Amino acid sequence: MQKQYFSDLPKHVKSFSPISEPDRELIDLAFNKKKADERKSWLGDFVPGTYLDQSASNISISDFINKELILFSVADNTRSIPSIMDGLKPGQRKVLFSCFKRNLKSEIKVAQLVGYVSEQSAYHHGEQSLCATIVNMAQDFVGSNNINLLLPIGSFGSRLQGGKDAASSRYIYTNLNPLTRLIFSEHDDPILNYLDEDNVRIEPEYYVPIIPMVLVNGADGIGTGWSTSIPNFNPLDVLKNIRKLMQNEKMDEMAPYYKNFRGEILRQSEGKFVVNGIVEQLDEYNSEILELPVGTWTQTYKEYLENLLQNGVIRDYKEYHTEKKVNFLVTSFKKFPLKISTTLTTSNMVCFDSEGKIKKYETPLEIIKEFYYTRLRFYTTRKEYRLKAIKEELNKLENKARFIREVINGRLVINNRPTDSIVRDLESMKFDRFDNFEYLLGMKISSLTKEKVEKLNKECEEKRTEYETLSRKSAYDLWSEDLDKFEAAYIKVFEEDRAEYDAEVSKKSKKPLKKKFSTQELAKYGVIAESSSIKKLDKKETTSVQKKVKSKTKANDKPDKKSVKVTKKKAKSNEQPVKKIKTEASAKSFGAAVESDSSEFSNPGINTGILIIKYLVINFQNIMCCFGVSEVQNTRLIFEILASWCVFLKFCTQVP
DNA sequence: GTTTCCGCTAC
DNA sequence: AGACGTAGCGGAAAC
Repeated sequence: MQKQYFSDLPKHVKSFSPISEPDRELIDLAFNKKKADERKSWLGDFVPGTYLDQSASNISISDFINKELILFSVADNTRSIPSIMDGLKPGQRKVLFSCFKRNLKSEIKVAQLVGYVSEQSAYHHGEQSLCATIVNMAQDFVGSNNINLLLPIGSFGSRLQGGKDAASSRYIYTNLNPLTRLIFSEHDDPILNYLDEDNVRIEPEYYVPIIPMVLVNGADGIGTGWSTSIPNFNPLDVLKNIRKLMQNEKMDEMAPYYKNFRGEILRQSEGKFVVNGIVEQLDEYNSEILELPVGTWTQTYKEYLENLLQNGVIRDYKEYHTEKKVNFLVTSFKKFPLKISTTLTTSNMVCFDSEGKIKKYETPLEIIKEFYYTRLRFYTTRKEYRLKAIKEELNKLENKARFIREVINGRLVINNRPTDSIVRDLESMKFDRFDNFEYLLGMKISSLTKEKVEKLNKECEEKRTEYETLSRKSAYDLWSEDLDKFEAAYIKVFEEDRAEYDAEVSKKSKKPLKKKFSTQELAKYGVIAESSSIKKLDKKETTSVQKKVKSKTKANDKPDKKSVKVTKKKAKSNEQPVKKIKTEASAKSFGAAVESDSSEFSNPGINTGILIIKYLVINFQNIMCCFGVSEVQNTRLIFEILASWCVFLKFCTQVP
């Protein structure tokens, strides 16, 4: 399809109408970094089903922005922001759907799962993204998931580097977490609203887990106009509040919670929490760091300590941590307050609600409430669906039982009679037809034995009981059963996991003897003679020391293993900016990108195209700089560059 | 007070 | 194959 599209490129190359004054404001609305809130309302007014007329050869800027660019922005949000019902983004949902569809029971290589997912769930994007999504869903180190829906079998990354240390998808395996099906119940599978892609049933609009998973594992996402940031909460807290709602009681306030985190999370103010690590002061000079705040990775903290060391703020530090355990020993010249706390906020919790509308939630309790009512309705639907299904099964069984009775007592004769005649008898005896009576006539002859007859009667009885039992249960009863079952399993897994962590943490590491400095040593380091000058390195000095360190590192050109993280520094405004276009990298990535694209747009290449346009607009000044133009006055030029993108595509398709 | 960085799905 | 660079938003850290 794409080949065909590009072979007829002249037909698809459009030119922009001359730019008008209102257009300038629209361009600003679309691209200005400071106008996220304006973009929120711009997107809010979007009418689904709006498309750019593809037959027109001339496109006005306003049509382009309001009918084409907005489609990209909407898609950007849907893929980046989760649903309040299952806490999943479409990519993650496709992964889960595919695992369920495959009835994943034994471990599978991540790279292989990626292939399966893109095939089964119409995933139209790059494999790298999907790999990262799967790895993310399976991570279980402190600060990642509270309940990882997939299992990490192999190196899925650790808190050393915040998961960036994961191995390649070729080397690692995954499987469904046994808890996953307890949360995403099989009984709900038939009542979900499945989406359709080219007449193939793919993942549902959203799953309906038994607790709001968006709070359990949190979420982070960046879209257009909107972004979201939801911290993790304790599944047991969430569960308890769901029960409270069922009892019509007031819910308890909740603070964020991270599995196996040993520090503390305290409410500082409305929607703001302080996250503290653990430092133990061993003696005047030595302190031991036993835990870092959530999201502060061990490697990052090491670099922070290294900086302090280089700047002469601390004397030494030693590391005894493992993948799971944080453990630094810091030796300072004096009591030095180590930075060991961060904050978490609940001020930007954005989700799509059950109606598919993007919405900001102020508190976790508001999220639970909204989840609750929709989920409750799904339990009612589940009950109705299940009753109907049991009734059908029972009906079939009863037909079979009656059929056998009639054969045995001779009122229905089968032996040596033509089928048509038997079928007429069956009709007059009012048997249900289902599959043209094959379910009756196709029964084994052994069904007529005493044992089988008794067994069939028993099955009928069981079905009747099942029907009766279920019809007496309320939606609340069904939900409670699910919650109880999950809670028991979760606590068991949780305790095992915690025991493993405790064992790891309490394992004695070979610590050096606590070191006390002799007077001579202190004098040697200048602590005694000039203690005041050391303990208060003022800002100026710190900076100069830092500079020194940096230049030294550069001069050596041989950074040792404990090298200081050299922060990227853009040229300052007073210096002549060194503007550079990474032409090769960009062209390469763009060239590759036009090959694939998602089908949610009217034309192939739109997703990529919009990204390129954004890139061009944002970096416009840079590009012109290469041609010796220092500043561009005419915004229209931007869109002429866009036109050259089309020429570029044409060029690509002409390469033999 | 301003700039940079982080997190994440996509290219 | 791996390393790198881009968009987009909000908030914290760094300058």
